Amino acid sequence: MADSDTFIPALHTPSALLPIARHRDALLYTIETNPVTILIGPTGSGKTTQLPQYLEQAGWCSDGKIIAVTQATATTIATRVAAETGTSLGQKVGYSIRFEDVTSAATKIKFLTDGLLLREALVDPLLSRYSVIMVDEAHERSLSSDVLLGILKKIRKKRPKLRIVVSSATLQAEEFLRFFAGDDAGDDQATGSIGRIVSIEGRAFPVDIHYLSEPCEEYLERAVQTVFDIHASEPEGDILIFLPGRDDIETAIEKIVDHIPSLSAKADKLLPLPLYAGLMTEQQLYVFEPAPEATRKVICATNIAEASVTIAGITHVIDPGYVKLRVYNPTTGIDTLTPTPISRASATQRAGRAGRTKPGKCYRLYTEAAYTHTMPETTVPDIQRSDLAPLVLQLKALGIDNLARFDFLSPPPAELLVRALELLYALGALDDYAKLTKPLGTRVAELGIEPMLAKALLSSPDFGCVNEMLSIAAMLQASGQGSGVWFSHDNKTAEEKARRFFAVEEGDHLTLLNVYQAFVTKGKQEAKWCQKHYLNFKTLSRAVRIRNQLRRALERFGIVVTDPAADVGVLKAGGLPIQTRILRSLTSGFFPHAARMQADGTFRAVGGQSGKGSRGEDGGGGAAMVMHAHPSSLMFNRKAEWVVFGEVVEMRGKVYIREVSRVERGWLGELGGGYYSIR
DNA sequence: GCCTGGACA
Repeated sequence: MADSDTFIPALHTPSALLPIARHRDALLYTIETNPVTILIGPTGSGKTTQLPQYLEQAGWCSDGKIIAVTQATATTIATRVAAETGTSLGQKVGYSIRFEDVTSAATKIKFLTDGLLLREALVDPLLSRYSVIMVDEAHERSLSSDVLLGILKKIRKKRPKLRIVVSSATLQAEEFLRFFAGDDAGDDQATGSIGRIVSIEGRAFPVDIHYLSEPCEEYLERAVQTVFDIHASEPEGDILIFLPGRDDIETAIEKIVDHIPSLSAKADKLLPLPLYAGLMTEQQLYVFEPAPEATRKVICATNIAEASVTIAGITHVIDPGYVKLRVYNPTTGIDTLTPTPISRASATQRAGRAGRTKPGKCYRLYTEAAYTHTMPETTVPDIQRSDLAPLVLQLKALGIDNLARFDFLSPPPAELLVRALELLYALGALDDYAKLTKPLGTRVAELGIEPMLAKALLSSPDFGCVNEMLSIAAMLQASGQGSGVWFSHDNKTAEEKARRFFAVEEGDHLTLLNVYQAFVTKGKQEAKWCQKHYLNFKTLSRAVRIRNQLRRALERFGIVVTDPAADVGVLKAGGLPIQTRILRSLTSGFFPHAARMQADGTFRAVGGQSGKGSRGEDGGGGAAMVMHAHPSSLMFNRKAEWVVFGEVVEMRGKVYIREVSRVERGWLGELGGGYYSIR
């Protein structure tokens, strides 16, 4: 990802001058003679853009096979490589991402996301179209790239001619090689014959690292002070501060603004700017614009600036040493989002951001002793701290039934796998032998949305609300990852008013449906209308596309999707109101996420049995966790009794539920498939 | 009284 340089075409170097050019022949020889090549190539080495071209020139596509490169920014890289080869995009060089397949019969080099390549393995288990598969930035250890490596290791045994290239940071290269080599009973001798590690130099400038001599308690205060110290004594060049989240960013900016009047009138100006995923696009673009004359930019960013987004002109990095990490607790089923000390690998990556255009400096707001002795070498990979239900589904769909024997790069804790299996069993997606049920389990896997939501959607024909559930599912899938349905705004009252405009008494799901229907009807699919209502145009457009994809999937399953029913609120002849039918359909998927409101307005989870004997209605006798409706939920300071919810997140010691809707107590027993003993 | 970051026929 670091190679993408998305917003700074001026930095592109003629390809012949890139460091990798020197290694061309050696690299091709290594790949020719080794099934697996681990490529250590830092930012700016040209590995992602050049290596696929070398391979193509060397004849790796001559027998009709093609080269795959998995990359998070497939679009950008493909565009650049197509330009370099002087061909138009989708011809020799193409890309494939979720909603766009820009490839053709002529395509020889295909950039795609690792998730998509995994999807292809469902249809073509040996990925036989490809002669070389390059897994780029594998050290980032995303769920899907970890699974992909496991699958590739299996495939390699059946396809000796396949070549695998794994690009990695220095720290993890040995681990990747050991993984591919360590076959039967950890045979270290095999390492040499399976693969090689090749290292190419980057194009980065040196970065001076400064540590604190004493640990500091107020990193925010200290970061702001450091900004002004730099500004007073260092030559021109922009500053990048890594902060854990949005509120820290906003506070930091306020503090900087407060201090600005203390600068002398003759001094250069300071321009603090925020950068995080939830910002509106236009606001995000400010950080890429050159600062005005005699002004120094101070970019206060989340981890988005560590690898995903590159900003030109940064010469000073301030690193307080924290990141917000999502960790799933398999015992409680709760995700926690906590500021956590970063790893040394992460610290190195952050420092490197100061040396992209000229020599730079990095100020670490921790001691060298902390760096050496207390910070972990690498971050715990996703696979060891996530809800694994989606992963289990995917592996089962690929025919890997014995998860205990699957070759994981880093095996997940058993509790995580057990929890995932229990949930999928409760939903009816797995049978007593932990095999995918037919048709439900295979369909849940194929939909590729989170399992509870998939179950709710697949149940919707029984309740006569397929159309509505399609829209709700699309809205839920489209939001998240920083891009919410609504924008948060400085003007809180206006924001609240905008939310209330679409509010539906029954809860967040019907409210989302309401927003979706308003967006697509009355010809309102436009940015202006969204702006007026504080809605995120990008998220809603995405929802429309996701809905189409889901609808096509349902049609493949033979589920009839009729034309959208009339407005919400219309009674179906002789049946229940549409709202009730939707809520019942939701309950049939989200029953494991049920809660009851207490007199004080907080919620308690309703304990399910999940194979361990039935529990009562209020959490099985134990002290149930106190949960709060998330402030973004409609149920925040509203009355309800029984509810289902989408997710639970713990932040700052408080547990929040999001996407909350009212249900009836009896439905949990009726639709919960025996999960609850309540009637 | 609020969500780190990616992504899926």
